[in-house]
Amino acid sequence: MALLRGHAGLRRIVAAQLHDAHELTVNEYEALLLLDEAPDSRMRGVDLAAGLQLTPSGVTRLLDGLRARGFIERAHCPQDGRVAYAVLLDAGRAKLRRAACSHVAEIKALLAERFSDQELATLAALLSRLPGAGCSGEGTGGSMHAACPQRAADA
Amino acid sequence: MALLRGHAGLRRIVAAQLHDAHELTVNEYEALLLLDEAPDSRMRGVDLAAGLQLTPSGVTRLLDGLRARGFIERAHCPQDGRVAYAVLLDAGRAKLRRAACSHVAEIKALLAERFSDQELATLAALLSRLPGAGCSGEGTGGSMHAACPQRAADA
DNA sequence: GCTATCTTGTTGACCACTCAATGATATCCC
DNA sequence: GGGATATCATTGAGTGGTCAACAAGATAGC
Repeated sequence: MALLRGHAGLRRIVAAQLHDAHELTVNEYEALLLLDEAPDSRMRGVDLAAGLQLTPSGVTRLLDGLRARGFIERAHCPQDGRVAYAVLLDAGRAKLRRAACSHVAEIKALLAERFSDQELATLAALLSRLPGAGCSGEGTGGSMHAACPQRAADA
Repeated sequence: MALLRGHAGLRRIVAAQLHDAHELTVNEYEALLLLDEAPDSRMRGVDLAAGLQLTPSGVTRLLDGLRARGFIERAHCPQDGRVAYAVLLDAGRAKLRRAACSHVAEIKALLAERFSDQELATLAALLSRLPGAGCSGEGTGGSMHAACPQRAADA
């Protein structure tokens, strides 16, 4: 029951740290992460929306911001005129590398001061059963978000 | 790690249900809940802010909305001209009763379909260690948010 | 080939919240 | 008493997201 409230505080702290230190939203950070893991460092907006649990319009605005700051660029798909790829640029990758370092450290510190390793494992196992908990760790490889190699709906 | 993402989905679902069925925000719901549990059904804005993990301005706006709909009223504190109590009205209490029913059922259903009772207990025990996880269940009584009997800082 | 339907992305209006600044009142200390 | 400081609430501006409506392209049925 106190799940909602408890987590809100954690998210707030992490968001504040990420924002102050790197001028990034949590969703912006995770978007960069998803793009970095995706083949060709590019994803369709709709897949990004699924991965981030965001509405399409939310993705549009998020990508607007990332593009304005030079972290990504937009690319049209030659086979499908509707899709607009988001492509991770070098600047974006560099930003991600820098942010990931302190971001991961911050979270680890926050959790380590409250839980033992075993408790953390238990927690992770349980929480991964929640809806939309695609394991977005730091080095997975992106196994489940249909990362659009070249027009996935072509067959 | 996937903690953040996993929880976001849950919160979204609950928020949507609460909004569609009762025209209430999660924070509005919890504000009514806190007021209902508080002595005299009234709280100071600052205590509400602490309980809801919200900024003072957020509380002001939230209370504006609740007052406009007749769920609460504002009352001045005779001993301290700065504080503006939020007082739960009958309409607000009725709203809370109605919403609590389906809200609690919804959450229970969501969790029950994914976790066993024991897992839930484990989860709750762990998560209650997170910052700001004051156990805001359904019948606690409000033990820790300094519910302002009559001007708490008077002594 | 043409129309109907589905997908993808964008836009406008809005919402809940934040931060920074402000006003008003209380408290402390001399 | 009177000034410095702290506390409580509100306001204005800005942000990150939603929903509803829409435009444009892809697909399917016939």
